[in-house]
Amino acid sequence: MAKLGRPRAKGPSESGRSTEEDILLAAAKLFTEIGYGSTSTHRLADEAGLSQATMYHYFAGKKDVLLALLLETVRPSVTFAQAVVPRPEPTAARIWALCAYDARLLLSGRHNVGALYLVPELSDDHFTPFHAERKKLYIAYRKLVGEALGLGAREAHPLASAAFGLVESVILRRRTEGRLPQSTPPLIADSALRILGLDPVTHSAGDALVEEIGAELPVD
Amino acid sequence: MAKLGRPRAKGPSESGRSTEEDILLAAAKLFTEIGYGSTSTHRLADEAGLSQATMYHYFAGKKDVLLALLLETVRPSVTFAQAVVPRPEPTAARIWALCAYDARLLLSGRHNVGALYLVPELSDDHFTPFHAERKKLYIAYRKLVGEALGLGAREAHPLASAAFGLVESVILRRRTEGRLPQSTPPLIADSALRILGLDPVTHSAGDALVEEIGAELPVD
DNA sequence: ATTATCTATAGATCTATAGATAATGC
DNA sequence: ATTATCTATAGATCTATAGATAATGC
Repeated sequence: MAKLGRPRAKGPSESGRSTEEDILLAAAKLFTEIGYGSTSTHRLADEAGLSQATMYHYFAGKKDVLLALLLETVRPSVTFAQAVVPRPEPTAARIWALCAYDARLLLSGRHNVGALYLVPELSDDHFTPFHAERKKLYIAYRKLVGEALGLGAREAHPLASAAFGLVESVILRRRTEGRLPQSTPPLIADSALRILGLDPVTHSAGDALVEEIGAELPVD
Repeated sequence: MAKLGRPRAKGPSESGRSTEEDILLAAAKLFTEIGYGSTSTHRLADEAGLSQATMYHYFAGKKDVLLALLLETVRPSVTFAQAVVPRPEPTAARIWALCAYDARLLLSGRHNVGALYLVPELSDDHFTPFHAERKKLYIAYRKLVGEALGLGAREAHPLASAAFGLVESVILRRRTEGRLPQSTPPLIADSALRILGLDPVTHSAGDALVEEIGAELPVD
């Protein structure tokens, strides 16, 4: 299974990942650590183990790398959210599971990729596919909150938005506090229910639901 | 009261602000709209109505501009926080006031300057003065939460941190949702009390406290 | 022949400094 | 004389493309 094409000058990728994945991983590191705008294509390619020009074989530019990274980052949340909405469990349990899952996801991984949601360059039209995905996620929150409180989408909005914000606040906290304890996701999920005025869900029941839905999801 | 020094090529600042303030306002706009790393010193000076070189008369570089902007942004919160901690009102009311004040501040102003807290470049040692200020703010939250729950700093931490995160989540929300309604700060303050398991405070009482402390603060 | 990579580079910035200049102040 | 600004520019990037090259596949 030797590789096609001219070999890399710096030696082959030892990671076993594809070149595209090498680039995305390098982007996750550099965009979060030194900033999107401050990362040059040269530095990015270098981190991925390639020459600068090679990057253009895979992506039309830095913007495309960021878009691909964002879509990859948000996809698991959207998949989980769309799986949890139609489940038969009590609404509070489903909200708990969604919040805990999302918080855990945002706290996982070597790099704080959620922080890229704040990159100002995302206002560019180029990133509408990402915003569309993220909106699907938010809509799931709003649906569940509306269901729990017996409200329509419009009325549910302020509280759904507060709960969604609470979950995503782990992005800010990870940035300033560094590694957060493993107890954070369930605490965030508990807090979300409190904000909504819902009765608590036991952690064992909530975790069981997270695991059950997680197990059903396609791995990729 | 004519001005000292060579006149600006693009005509005098009509804002009545000092040149330093013109630069900081331009920085608030550009750093939040096109990104810190993507803003060149040329573009920054241009937005402020100056030639690029003139900026170096006031700041040693872009980093210093960002630091000054961050310090200016966080100062009112710290001042309010340190004023609210020793007040005689019930702890829940003081927590409510602090949360509502901070949320309102983060939602005020033309530019979402709170978003700059996420700029990756802040890891640089150059920004320790800012982190020190922000820590004072966090310590006030922790103090009040500890007081309310009868806990020491260590035990209070997870919930204090969650409440602090909830307040700052308006930064993310302003970024994705745009202008948030005026009802957001009191709703955030109510939610913070719920997370902490404290009894609610009436908005009129909470607002009165915010106003009272606000009135005592130095204007600057 | 196809592919993934490379090297080289043109042209466009971008930063930071040197030194000139157009005001006011004394 | 002092000040705030300017113009000009050296040297360092940085982006995107052109074209060469070192593999495998047929």
